[in-house]
Amino acid sequence: MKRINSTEIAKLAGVSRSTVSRVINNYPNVPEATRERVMQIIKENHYYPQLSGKMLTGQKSRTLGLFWVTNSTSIANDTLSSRYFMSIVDEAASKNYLVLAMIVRNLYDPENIQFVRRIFSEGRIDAGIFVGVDLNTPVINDLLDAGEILGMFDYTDPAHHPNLVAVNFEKNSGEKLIDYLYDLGHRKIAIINGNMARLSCIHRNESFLQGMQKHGLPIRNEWLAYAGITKAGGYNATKQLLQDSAGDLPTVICANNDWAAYGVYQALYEANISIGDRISVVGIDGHPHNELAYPGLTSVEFNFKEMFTILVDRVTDLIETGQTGQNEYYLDGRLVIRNSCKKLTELPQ
Amino acid sequence: MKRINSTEIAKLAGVSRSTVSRVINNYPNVPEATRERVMQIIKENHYYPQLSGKMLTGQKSRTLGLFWVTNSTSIANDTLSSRYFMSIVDEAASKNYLVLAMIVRNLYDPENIQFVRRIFSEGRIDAGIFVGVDLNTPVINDLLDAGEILGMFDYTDPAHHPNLVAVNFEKNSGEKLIDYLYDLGHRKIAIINGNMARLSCIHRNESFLQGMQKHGLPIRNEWLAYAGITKAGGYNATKQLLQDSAGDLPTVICANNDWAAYGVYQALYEANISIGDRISVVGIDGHPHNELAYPGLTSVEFNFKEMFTILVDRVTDLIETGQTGQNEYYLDGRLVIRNSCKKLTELPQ
DNA sequence: CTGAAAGCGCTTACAG
DNA sequence: CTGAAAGCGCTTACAG
Repeated sequence: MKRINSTEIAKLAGVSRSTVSRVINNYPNVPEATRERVMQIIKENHYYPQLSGKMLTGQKSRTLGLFWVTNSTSIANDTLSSRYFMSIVDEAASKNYLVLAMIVRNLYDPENIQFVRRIFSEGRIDAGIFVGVDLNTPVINDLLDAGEILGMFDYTDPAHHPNLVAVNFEKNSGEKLIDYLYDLGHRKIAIINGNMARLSCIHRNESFLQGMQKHGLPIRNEWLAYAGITKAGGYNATKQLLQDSAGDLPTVICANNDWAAYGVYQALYEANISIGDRISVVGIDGHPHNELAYPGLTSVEFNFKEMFTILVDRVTDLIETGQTGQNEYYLDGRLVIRNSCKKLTELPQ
Repeated sequence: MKRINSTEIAKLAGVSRSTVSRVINNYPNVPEATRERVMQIIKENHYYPQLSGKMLTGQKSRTLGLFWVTNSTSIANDTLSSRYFMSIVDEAASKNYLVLAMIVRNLYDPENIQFVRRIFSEGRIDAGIFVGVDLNTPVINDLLDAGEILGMFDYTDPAHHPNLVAVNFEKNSGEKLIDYLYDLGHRKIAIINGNMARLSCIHRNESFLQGMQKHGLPIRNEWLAYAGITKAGGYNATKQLLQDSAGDLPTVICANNDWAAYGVYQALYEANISIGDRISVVGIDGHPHNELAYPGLTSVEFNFKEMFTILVDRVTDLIETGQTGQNEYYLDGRLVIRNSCKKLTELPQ
């Protein structure tokens, strides 16, 4: 496809390429009459400067790379944050940025790493937004060391690279839930952790344990499980848990995340244990399905749209000003009470 | 960010830039020893040629623009096809293409049109994939006339532009459903159409009517509604329909699409009409929720992943070879029977 | 087999 | 106010 270029526009408008460029880039030193004449020709010919030409003169691509790290084959069904894809594209658009969307299966695999580095090095993007990254992933540090600008969702950087910004979940969601459950009279509390390579999962776990300690509740080994952030993980962990503690079941199972909580639901259904009545369940995240589930899932819920909006805004700040006010944000969650937890009228033991 | 360029690589390897370029682009006329030495330097320095430089010499960007046309604010919840976003990115990646994802609210709005034209003209993308476009949208023709390569989902081009490829739904889904319902004994059939500006909706409507005619069933005005492809549309249409035909309700409501069918469900719930038992419901599309709905929704279902895979493949064919075997594909749907339709033991009237 | 040179489409000092 | 020229990072005939 041969496209019209600035030389032809210049010819048509009877000016030089310099002037065409000045008009396009809104330089002040162009008389109104000239500007209008040139603009007219530009409009008529649907002329937009080629990005490659502009970039070679040092302009930015105004493109954000969105790296979705997941080994799932169906992003729409399996990662909650993918539902907020549109928030990212919309917020970027409002700042006049485009989004190059990529899926990365394994950030430890050499080919995948090379792919990511290539995208940055080719100059396709001004910054990268990463979702689903384990803590201390080497390529992230390499990119930062190479001077790239990175926006991370649920991540912390011990080295405090100045061009990293992270938007994270509050640290104390677990404790919020334990407090609530304690008030309901629960004392026999089981905890299903998520993927402990993720910042949020570590915090949630610590916070659960802290809540237990605060209320003087013992943490029993057979009531402490490690699943993933998937439904299957929660399902398997619960089956194991029910088996291991058959003689002395907990009165509540705290899932580290809503997806795992749905797995807990499934295992309880199958074991014919009434959710809420016999074993209460809680989650964390704020999955849109929480409301539709039966019974509705009590969860500490986050405003993902807001989180991604902040992330995009701070990343574009970094691109444009080289600095951001704050490098790590921790956003508050809100305890949303539904029907998955019942009050214990008589305290066990 | 200052990146290493081919001049520096050339210097480090003791060759000219030409040779560096030959190595990178796998030219045959480079001795193995030279090739290895240069590759070594390239690897060590994580060098990848700048895209802008390459493009200026006529290379392609190897990027597909994905234009999701929707006025919804939540793509993940509201457009079924957005769930298959990952299929597009994955299939593109397998062909070594990237995906620039964009959301377009209104393809008739001058600003939006300008945006779309800019993306193409800037040379950011080699082709555009459009989802959610009304038939005869002017900008689509303009792009085709300008020589752009377009991949359309659910669209037909009367002008048969050679560089358009479309992947569509089969035309006869409506008739399939009517046949099935007729066999169950249904004679009083209501039809809720979707957005009649869309190819699939037109075909489904025609096919419903054809099925009715084939079986000699009358099409009653009060049982024929026009909704959109949203839950709200189906809901409102059903409420109206129940009101207008209170004295003589249909025994089945055919929704043009699954989203609308969920709206039908809601309206029937609210009216305390048992789905299946008193009024059967069918949809078309194959929404993942169909199985989870209560009762499960009988629907003609499509393999969206396959459809998008074909679309991406044909578009990359067009980019690379300038031709595609076929310009419009119509993919078969499969009648999936669940519990939303009951057999009528005694035929009404 | 390999380097010097031209050229892609821009922007931006520079000179006037 | 405006044009000619340099330069960004590549690739590709061209010449040797």
